[in-house]
Amino acid sequence: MGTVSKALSLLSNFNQSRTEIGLSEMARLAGINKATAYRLLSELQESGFIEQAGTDRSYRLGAEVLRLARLREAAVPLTTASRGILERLAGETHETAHVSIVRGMQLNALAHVYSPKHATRVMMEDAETLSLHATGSGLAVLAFSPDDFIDAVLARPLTRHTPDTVTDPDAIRALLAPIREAGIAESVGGFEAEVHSHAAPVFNSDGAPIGAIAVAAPVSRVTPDRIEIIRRAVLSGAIELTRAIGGFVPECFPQAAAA
Amino acid sequence: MGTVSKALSLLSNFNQSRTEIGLSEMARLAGINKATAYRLLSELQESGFIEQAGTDRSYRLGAEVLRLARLREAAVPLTTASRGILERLAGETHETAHVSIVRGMQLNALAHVYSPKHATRVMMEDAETLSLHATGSGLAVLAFSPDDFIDAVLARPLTRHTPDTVTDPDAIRALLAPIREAGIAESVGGFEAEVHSHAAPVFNSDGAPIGAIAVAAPVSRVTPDRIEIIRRAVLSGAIELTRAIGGFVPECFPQAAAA
DNA sequence: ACCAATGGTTCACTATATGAACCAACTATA
DNA sequence: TATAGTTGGTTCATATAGTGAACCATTGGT
Repeated sequence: MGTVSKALSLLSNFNQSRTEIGLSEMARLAGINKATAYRLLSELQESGFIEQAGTDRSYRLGAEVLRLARLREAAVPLTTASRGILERLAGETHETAHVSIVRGMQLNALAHVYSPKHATRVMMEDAETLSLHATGSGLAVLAFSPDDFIDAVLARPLTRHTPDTVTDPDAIRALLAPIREAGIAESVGGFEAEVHSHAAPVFNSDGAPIGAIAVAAPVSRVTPDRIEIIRRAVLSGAIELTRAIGGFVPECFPQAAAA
Repeated sequence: MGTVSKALSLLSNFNQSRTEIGLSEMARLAGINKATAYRLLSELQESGFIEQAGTDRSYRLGAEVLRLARLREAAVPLTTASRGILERLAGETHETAHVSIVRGMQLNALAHVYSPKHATRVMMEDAETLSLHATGSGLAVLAFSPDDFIDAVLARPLTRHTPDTVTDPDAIRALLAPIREAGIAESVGGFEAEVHSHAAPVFNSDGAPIGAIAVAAPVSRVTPDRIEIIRRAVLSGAIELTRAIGGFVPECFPQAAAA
């Protein structure tokens, strides 16, 4: 493994519940020698990607990632474009709307908007990692991905997040054809119990899916009349977001709303 | 130079007007061999920090920086905390309010809010690089920095951004004592002509300045009565932002507004 | 048609990275 | 209070990865 990849993989150890990590713990998490971890962390620190904090000198992400995020957004205004569309979806459906982005063989939650209508809502977490096989968003992405990507994803161990999570590769493959037909993926309790989500893929300028936009609701609120509202909102949201970022909706995608 | 630092320095070549860079151009900008650039870029790409775009296969920042920015924000909610305070400042002063963060020996613009009150306003750019010696924000940071940091900054070539930019190290040092007294730095046309800015430092939990909050206005609008409003707003904004991020205002800082 | 640029690749040679062992300081436990 | 175990951090003989001149196919400009 290249040195650069090794250093950057250290950054993957941070998450919402682990925003600060000490040197020894980082070495353990990364499976490398403490001296090696120290040197890699020092270079990341010199470059502004991490900094040391607190009296115990633990490490956390540095401000440089904020700057690069802004420059990334200047190139591909995904977060900016998502904000308005998610607000519209949350408004129309009265449920949680969110966007996630493919990263390797998983999804990363990018943005979410809650509806203020209900006291209970499906909660999202910034930068949360979602499964491709176990979420509506993931299935939406897989349905429009090349076969070799689908094969690679399904060849890996598939986590059973809930008793309802489908983990049989053939059963997952069978789910994909109807999703291609409808443009919409549904997942009921696949990632979190009692959560029913609808998702549609977002495409890049090559017509490849780069993520998905979704509405997630408690199962009890997803009645037949509401489903139709959610599907229409998600489908138009996906097309709108694809176009907002200069993406291209492939011809195989069923377009329920034209621009 | 370490390999990791070299790779990460490639990311510094992206800016608001250069969001996509080809392989050969990146090698030239970085002063390294094209084969080396290719290998480093490949590792950055595998890690999600950059991606290739368009028919010419040029590189741009990848989505991973968005995810890390969110995790950084979870650890140090600087952008989130800044938003409300900047809106208040822009509302009270009817001018552009902004926050910037120290990165090495320069400042990076983090967030800004425009006032809708005037047809003309001081424009800011996301992730813009500002000078420590030539901006109100920079001087605010320097005034409360350790002597060795001040010496290191002033030992480097100081860019004359406008005819009004002060570039004599001794003259700049002389500016710092009154700033320490008042807690506020002013800069008139030091970085951009016709722009008058007031800034105050933002501190971390060790009481060290990590950036500054500022109000920038066209010189013609900064009348004596408005100056007082701006100074008070900037000072209270700096203290509020310091506290919002768990920072500590050092005792040497003149506190115009207590929490 | 020719030239210059691009993105991308190869491999003998060179530079950097590694990690076992060590240190001082701190914390937990008996 | 003494001991053991943990922390962040460091060293340097050894091992591994990185380098870049030269090359390739393709594309674009003249």
